[in-house]
Amino acid sequence: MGITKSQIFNDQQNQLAGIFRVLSNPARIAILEYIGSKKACICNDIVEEIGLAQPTISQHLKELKSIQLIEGEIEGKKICYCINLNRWNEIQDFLNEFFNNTKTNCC
Amino acid sequence: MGITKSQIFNDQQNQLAGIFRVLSNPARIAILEYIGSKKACICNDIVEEIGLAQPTISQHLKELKSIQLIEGEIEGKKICYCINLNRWNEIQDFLNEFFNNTKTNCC
DNA sequence: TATTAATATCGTAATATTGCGATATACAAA
DNA sequence: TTTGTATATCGCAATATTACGATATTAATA
Repeated sequence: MGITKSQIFNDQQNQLAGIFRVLSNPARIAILEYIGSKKACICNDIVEEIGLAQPTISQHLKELKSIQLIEGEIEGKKICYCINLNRWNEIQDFLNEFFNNTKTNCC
Repeated sequence: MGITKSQIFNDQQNQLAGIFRVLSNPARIAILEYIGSKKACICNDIVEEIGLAQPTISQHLKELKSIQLIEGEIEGKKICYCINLNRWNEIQDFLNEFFNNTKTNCC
C-alpha cells in the first residue's frame, strides 16, 4: 500500500489533511516566516536565506502556492512573493474550527 | 536525498512541522473527530468506525499519542482513548501564534 | 540578437509514509 | 491453565516526499 485511502474520508477531512501536509515541512514554515517578516513582497533572496538549493525552494514555493497561502507576482525577471492574507486568515479559521469543534464534546 | 534537513531549521520550525505532519493524514483527522465526538473516553470501536485495518489504526493512534494529542487508558483488555485537552489547547495556541506572528508584518 | 540572471521543470536517488497480513502480547473469563 | 478478545509490533509492498544536478524558460540588458 502506501497510498492514503482518501475515498473513505469526507471533504473536510481530506482538505484539513491537505493543508496540514503542506505545512508539515520546516523549510516551508521557514519560507512562510521569512516572507511574512517583510513589510512588502519579497523577491527571491529566499534561496540564500533558507539554505537549500534553488530547485528545492522553487518546489516548496509551488506547494505553498497550491493552497494559495502565498502569491507570486512577476516583476521583470524576478518574482515577488507575498502572503495571501485572505487565504491565510481563511485557513487559520478553518483550522480553529476543527480544533474548537473537536474538543467541544470531549471528556 | 529525500531526508528533510531539519538541522538547518530552528526548534520552533521543526516542532511546528512535526505537529502539522501528525495532523496531515485524513485517517488521523477522522480518528480525532471521532474521539472528540464522544462525551467520555471511547474504547476501540475506532477500527469499525474508520474503516481501516486494526494495525493501521493502532499505528495512527501511536502517532497521535507521540505528540500527546490523545491519551490511552488501559481498562482491562481494552484501552480507552480521549483527547488530552490541555495539550490540545496548547497546540492550538502554538499554531495560532504561528499564524498571527507570520501575518503581522506582511503586506 | 546574444548574454546574463531569475526561476521553473525534469529526472533521479534517498528516505519517509501508508496500509495490512502475520504474529506477538496482555488480560479477562471459562 | 486454556481460550478468546483487544491491542501492539514486525515486516513488507506500494507510494509519496525531499533534495538536488542538469536543463529549460523567461525576460532584461548589452
